[in-house]
Amino acid sequence: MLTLSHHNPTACRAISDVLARVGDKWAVLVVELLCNGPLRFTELQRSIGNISQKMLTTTLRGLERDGLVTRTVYPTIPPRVDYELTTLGRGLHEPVKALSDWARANIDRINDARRVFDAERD
Amino acid sequence: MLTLSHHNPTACRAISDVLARVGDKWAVLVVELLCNGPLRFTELQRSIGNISQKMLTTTLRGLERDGLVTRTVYPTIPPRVDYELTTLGRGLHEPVKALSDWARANIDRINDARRVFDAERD
DNA sequence: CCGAATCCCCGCGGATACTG
DNA sequence: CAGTATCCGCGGGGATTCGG
Repeated sequence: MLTLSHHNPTACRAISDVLARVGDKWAVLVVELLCNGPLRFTELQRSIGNISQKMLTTTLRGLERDGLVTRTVYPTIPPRVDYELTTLGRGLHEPVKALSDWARANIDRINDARRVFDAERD
Repeated sequence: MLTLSHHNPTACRAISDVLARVGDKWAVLVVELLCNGPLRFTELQRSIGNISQKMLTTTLRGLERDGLVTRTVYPTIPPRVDYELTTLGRGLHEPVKALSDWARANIDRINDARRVFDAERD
């Protein structure tokens, strides 16, 4: 079994985990949104637009579990819950931005390649 | 609907596509392997270890479609097919490496956070 | 307002068998 | 060797309902 870090199995699985998280569309959107400061559940949901409550909850739990996001409950009525990026979460944003910058810079080439490929495939 | 690039819907979807590709475990492994030069189908399959033919084919087709990998068929008997990273593919490797470097550097913190979270959750 | 719980569907991905 | 074709199980994720 090949590994990402010079054949270290444990590190490999760990890195795959992080990459999978970045590959998760919703998780990236949430991190991006929280960059400008904390938001509450409903604000996140409205901002994203078409995410189900279930998926937003699942995404936030995952980010919280990995120590990327903090969850703060205010025992008011009605209840209020704020989500905020941790230092770790803000650190993750940097390489993610590098990747999305690369995507923006090369998306035309990728789309061209797709058109050519699809055209040749009759 | 929120978008990643200052509310440009088209670019947003495109970036999500690229992130999804990076989130694809097999795709990243293949790109990593092809960094050292071209490989044929069976070499890739043996190197990765436990990937099915179906998934390797699907992964390679996807990478080829996006212009990240070239597919070269030698009409010999038995047939031989080489896969090689394009310039675009090699370019992708750089931000991906930045991300995996971040993962390696912070995996301990993430694992600690997970243990704490799982412990508190009885 | 912020979820947890339940039902349900569809597509990913493995296993297997067959071609050029 | 390098695929394609087919069947199939399981889990991701939407819709809906209920609780604190």
